[in-house]
Amino acid sequence: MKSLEPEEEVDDDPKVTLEAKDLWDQFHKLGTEMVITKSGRRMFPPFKVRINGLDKKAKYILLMDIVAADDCRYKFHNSRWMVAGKADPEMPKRMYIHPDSPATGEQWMAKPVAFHKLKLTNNISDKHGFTILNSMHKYQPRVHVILKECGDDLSPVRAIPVGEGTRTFAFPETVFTTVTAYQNQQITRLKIDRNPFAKGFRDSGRNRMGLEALVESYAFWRPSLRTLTFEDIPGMGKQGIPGSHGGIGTPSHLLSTSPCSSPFQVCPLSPPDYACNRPTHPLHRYSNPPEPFHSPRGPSGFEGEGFCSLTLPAAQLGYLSNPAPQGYTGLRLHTPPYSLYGYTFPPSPRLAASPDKMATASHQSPFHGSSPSGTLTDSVGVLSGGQQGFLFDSRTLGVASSVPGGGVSQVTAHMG
Amino acid sequence: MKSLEPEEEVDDDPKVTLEAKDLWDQFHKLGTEMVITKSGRRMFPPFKVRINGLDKKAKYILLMDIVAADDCRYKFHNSRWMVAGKADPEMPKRMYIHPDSPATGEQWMAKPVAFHKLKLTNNISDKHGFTILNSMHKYQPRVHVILKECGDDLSPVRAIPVGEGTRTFAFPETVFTTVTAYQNQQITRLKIDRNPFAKGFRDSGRNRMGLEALVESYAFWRPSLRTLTFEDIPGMGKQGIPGSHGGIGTPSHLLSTSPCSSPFQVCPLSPPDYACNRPTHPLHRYSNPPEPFHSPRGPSGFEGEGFCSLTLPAAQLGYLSNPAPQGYTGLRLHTPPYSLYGYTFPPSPRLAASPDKMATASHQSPFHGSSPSGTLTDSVGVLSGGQQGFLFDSRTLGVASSVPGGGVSQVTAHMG
DNA sequence: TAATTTCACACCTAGGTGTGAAAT
DNA sequence: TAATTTCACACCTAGGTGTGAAAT
Repeated sequence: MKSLEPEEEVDDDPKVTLEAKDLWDQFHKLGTEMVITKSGRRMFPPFKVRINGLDKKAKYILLMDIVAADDCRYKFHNSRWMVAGKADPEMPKRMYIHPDSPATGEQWMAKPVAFHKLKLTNNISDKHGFTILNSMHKYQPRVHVILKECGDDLSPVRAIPVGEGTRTFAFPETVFTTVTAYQNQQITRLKIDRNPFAKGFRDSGRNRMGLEALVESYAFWRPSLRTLTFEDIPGMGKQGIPGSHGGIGTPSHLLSTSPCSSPFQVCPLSPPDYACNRPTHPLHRYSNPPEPFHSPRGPSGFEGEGFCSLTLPAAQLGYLSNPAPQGYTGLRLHTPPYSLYGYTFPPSPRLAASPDKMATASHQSPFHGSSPSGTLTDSVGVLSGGQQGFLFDSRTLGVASSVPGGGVSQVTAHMG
Repeated sequence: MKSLEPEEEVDDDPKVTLEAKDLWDQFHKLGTEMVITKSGRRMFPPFKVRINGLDKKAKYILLMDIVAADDCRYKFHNSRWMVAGKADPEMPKRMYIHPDSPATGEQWMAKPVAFHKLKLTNNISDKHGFTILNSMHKYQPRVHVILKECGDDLSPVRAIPVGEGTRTFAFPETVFTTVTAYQNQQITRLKIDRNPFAKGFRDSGRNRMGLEALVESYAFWRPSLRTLTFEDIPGMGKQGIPGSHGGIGTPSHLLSTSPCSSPFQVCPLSPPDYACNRPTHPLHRYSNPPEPFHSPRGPSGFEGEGFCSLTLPAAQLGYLSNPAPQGYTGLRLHTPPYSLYGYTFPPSPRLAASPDKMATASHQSPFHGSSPSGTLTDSVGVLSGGQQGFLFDSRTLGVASSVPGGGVSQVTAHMG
């Protein structure tokens, strides 16, 4: 009885690893920036994961979303990212469901799963289904592996169950700051060097580095007298400055000394009360492995204020030294419920200062127009394989075909 | 009781119309050719349909397949398509499922449904999921609208029911002959003129037409002494030659006088026993409208021989004069059961003459390698909308997110 | 042989890059 | 003002065309 509880998935223990981790690390060391545009922009590097440990025969849905990494707004000043205030109101959250969903564990495990078609935008009235983000904010991409038990008590109109059967993975090296134009020239250089679509901007000489870029490169050697921006953060109380490790691979020059922690920080694998974190509730309960450490809830007086916090469970802090890229991130979230496509939301103060944007946002009622994909709440569907949608055996589909020899073959069902 | 039988779908009466019918007609008049290549080739014009009459709330799967239009092999000789013998063995049949499947009727009806990503190939060991066809054969594209009643007695491992809930549509003006290189120069010209990807071959002068093409254009004026190729067809008995109408738009110069009927033929909208057809069994029972005429079964002695036959119900014969493009085609089929991706099949005589092809075919066991999409027999899935996979409200998905204010919002279900 | 198929190719469409001036 | 955002643009990748010589 005990070992046969319905929640137990014997052959279902997903492991997710990040592809191109080396490249992500290169960006991460510099402080990854992602351009967001009105018309939508892909991420670079592309977010791609490899999955193992799935039940071959079970069906899974793979989702990606991008959540705020903290509660801050940033600016790039004096070759450094600094906190520029409290975060703007959250954009309506959108989940990007991998177009192959749902598929069997075997199918997901066969090759790396790419989410490269996800596009980022700052257009609050986007109608393409792109992921809407605030510029100059820090975000964490995540991937969700959701077991789809169709035919159980899951009806087409019921939600997919939470908890067991839903696993979430986040890789700290994929955290990025949104920009409308690159701030750090080293990021620009790395993007140009590694993104095939930017090949046109590559120097053939390749060694060119202007004085400015050189200065920026070594900016972290210059002792900065004032690196705190507490003044910019209403209600911000002083906190301890995280220790600087300065080891190889540690982007110490990018360490903001504000209480906003960042994935760039490498905290020692020691007690959970290290300085860079404020206690927070983990977003997900992880069925496996067990949550590495549990953060108690912080003082309620801080809630809703301009604090930035990020919980980094010990399990994921070894990514710089440990090649195992699997991360279990508990992020402090401040997201309203994810919205339907076109969900309305209160305008941010920044938008209020931009009459044009406001006009655009209010004119376009999100529930007008033809957005046929906006109301799908069920998730029964079909794997689209490659360029073709998918192949079906007509015996499975039950599409009848007659045979030249005579008889009409109408096989209504077949299963091995 | 009578009017509430479970088979009756009160709000479910699909009407499917062909997009760009004018363009299809232009090609059809000349005798549409489609290039097939090893690496896969799209169709032009693109196969695109508009759908009406679906139950807004019900879920449907849209499929496309391409079936042999007759039992003949063709050759293009003296500016005419002629029967060159009995058809080669059928290629393994593949269904192209529209990548948005399944989706609600509302979603399918919102905009034309394009199948442009379907690719044609003559590569019998194709691993991309392309549709494999024999060159120099005549084919009919079809679209299937399949009602997906998930949550009913349909379990994830059961086949989709045949009959009520499955509707098939075929447009005779989309029939085409496969080629590896265009035969009719007028077809080449029309492709170049209308396909944006062939713009590089357009004459700016636009009026250039060589003597050869001119001759070909008017080839049908030349009385041909011998247009029959009965000798090429084993066991072929003489049949009546269909009356030539010679009206505008009637491609009389392409009318093969062989018993192989062709959609090019325009038969008078009169009795069902017009000359160009041999009786055949219709492939599908159409729930609506009722099958316009029922063909009795032909003499069994003819079955399996090299005859070409095509049933064209009266309802679809008006397409040249009647703008209503909806066709209900009953095709005589001679297809083995549709195969799984990579299904093995006996080599054709033509292949046997090509050692290379045989080697390729036999080396690559279709069930080896990573073809994760090859074993999907269930069809629960997700609509992929636009460039993004799809948007989900996390409340629907049940992916938990915590809120900055404090509480964890875990809405497990919501339906309007 | 004559018909058919293959292949590298030039020339397109479609769309993903950062640029740098202009607008906000 | 100074910071940020927008836009047309050149320059790429990716891939869909028919061509015409070569191979089959």
